[in-house]
Amino acid sequence: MTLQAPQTATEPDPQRSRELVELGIDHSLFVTVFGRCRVEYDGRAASTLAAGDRLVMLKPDGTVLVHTDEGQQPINWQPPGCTQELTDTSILGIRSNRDTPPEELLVEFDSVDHVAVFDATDESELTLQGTESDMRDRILDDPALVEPGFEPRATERETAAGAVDIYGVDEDGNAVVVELKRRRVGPDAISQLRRYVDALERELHAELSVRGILVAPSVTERASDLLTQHNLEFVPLEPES
Amino acid sequence: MTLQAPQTATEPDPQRSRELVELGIDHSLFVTVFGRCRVEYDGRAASTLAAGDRLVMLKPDGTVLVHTDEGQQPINWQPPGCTQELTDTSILGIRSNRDTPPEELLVEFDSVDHVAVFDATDESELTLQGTESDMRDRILDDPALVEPGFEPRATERETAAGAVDIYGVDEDGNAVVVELKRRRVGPDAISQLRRYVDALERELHAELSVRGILVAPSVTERASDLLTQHNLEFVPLEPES
DNA sequence: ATCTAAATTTCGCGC
DNA sequence: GCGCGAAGTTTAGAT
Repeated sequence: MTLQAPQTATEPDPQRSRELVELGIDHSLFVTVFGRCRVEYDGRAASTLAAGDRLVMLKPDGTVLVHTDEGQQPINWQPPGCTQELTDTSILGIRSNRDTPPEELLVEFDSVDHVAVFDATDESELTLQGTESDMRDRILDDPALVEPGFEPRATERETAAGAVDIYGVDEDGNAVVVELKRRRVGPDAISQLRRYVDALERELHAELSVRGILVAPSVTERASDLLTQHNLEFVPLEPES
Repeated sequence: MTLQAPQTATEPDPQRSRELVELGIDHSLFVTVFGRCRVEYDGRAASTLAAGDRLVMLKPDGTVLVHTDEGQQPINWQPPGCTQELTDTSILGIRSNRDTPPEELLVEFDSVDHVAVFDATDESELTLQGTESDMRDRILDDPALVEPGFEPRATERETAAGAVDIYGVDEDGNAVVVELKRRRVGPDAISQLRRYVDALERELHAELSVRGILVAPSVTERASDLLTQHNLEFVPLEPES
C-alpha cells in the first residue's frame, strides 16, 4: 500500500478515527488526535484524569503525549519506545505499554474533533550555545577566567564522588576542583562541589589542601553561606549565548 | 465574529495558513501546524535548527512547542505566557517573545502540510498517586515505617538549610531528620540530608546528636558509601501506586 | 542496564 | 518576582 500523507479527518465517525490512528500506528507515522478524552496511567506512579478537550500526539518512535490547553508539559505521556494499540471500548481508545519499568497509558475518547496522520522526516540536528560545556571550553581556552595562573589538567576527571568538571592546579601548585554551572546556583551545587573536594582530598591525602571553585553567573544567599562554611570559592561567569 | 472550531486545512496555500494561525493567536485557541520549518531560538541560551518536518503547537496560554518525529521533549519551545505574532517573511513565520528573561523563538515554514485550530476547554485536574507527598502521609499515619518508637513532630520544618521533610524524635529522645525520596537515590540526596542534619545540629547545638534517616526504595553504591561517611541511615520504603 | 549530572529543565509552593 | 526542591522529570554520556 502506498501511503499518501498527510491524511486528515475533521469530525470523523468512530470507524474513520480508528482507521486513521491504526494506519499511523502500523506505519510509524506522526498522529494527532484532538477531542474529548479520559486518561488513566499506571506505572512508576498512577494517575486518573477525567474528561476534557486535549490534543493527543503519537510519534513514530513510540512516544505518546497528552496535552491540555495549558502548560508546557504534557499532562500525561508515555516515553519513546512504547507500543500502541487500539482498544475496542468507546469510540476511540488508545492503549500504550512498555516494560522496564512496566507502564501503561490508556486514552479513551468520548468524541473526536480531528485526526491527522503525517509522514515526518527530520535529518537536522540542533546546534545549541550557552551550555555548561561551552563555559568549560571557554575556560580551557582562557584559564585566567578562573584566576591568573590557573592551569587546567583534566576535564571530567574521575573521583570516588563522580567526575569533576575541570581539575587543575593554581599558581602555588595546589590542586583545584572547578565546578561549572550555567545559571544561578543554590545549595545543591555547593554540596556537589564539596563532595568532589572531599573525594579528591582523600584520594591525594595531600598536605596541600584541595581548593574548590564554583564558576557560575551568581549564587543565592544560602548557597553563599554554604560556600563560606565549606571553605569554597566563587568566581562569577556568565554563559555566552 | 462567531468562531466555529475546529477549523482545519490540508495543504493550505500561504494565505490560508496565515489566516488560520492568526485566528488561533487572536482568539487564544489551540493551534497545530505540521510542515517543513527552520527554527531559531535566542534567550537563556541560543540555538539553530535547519529545515525538517515538525509539528508546531501553539497553546491558548502562550506556550509554543516544536516537536520532531522523535523524543518526548520538544526540540524547541517557549514557555506559557509568551506572545505570538506572524512574521511577513517566508510562507508562514511565527515569532514568539517574552521578557524576564528576554527570549525569542522564530519558526519559519518552507512548506505547510496541515493547519488546525481548536477550541479546548478542560476543567479536570489530574489525580496522581505514588508521590513523595504520599510517602510522607503514610509515615505520618504509621511512623513505625521509619522505625519503632519514631515520633514525627513536624513536616516541612524550616532550618537554615531549607525545609526538612519530616522532623521528629526517636525512642531515646534524639532529634531525627527524615528525608524522603520516591525513587532510588544517588549522591545528591545524601548531600541534601547531610545539609539538613548539619543545620539542625548548629541550631540545636545539642549534646544529643541529630540523626539523619533517608527513606527511599533503594540507594546507589556511591550513595551508600556517602551515607556511611556522613553517619546517616537508610530505611527502604517503596512508594505505593 | 545502571549511574551520574545537565537541562533554554518545568512546576508548584512559599515568601 | 526569587528561592527551593520535587518530578511518572527527560536526556545524554559513560561504565
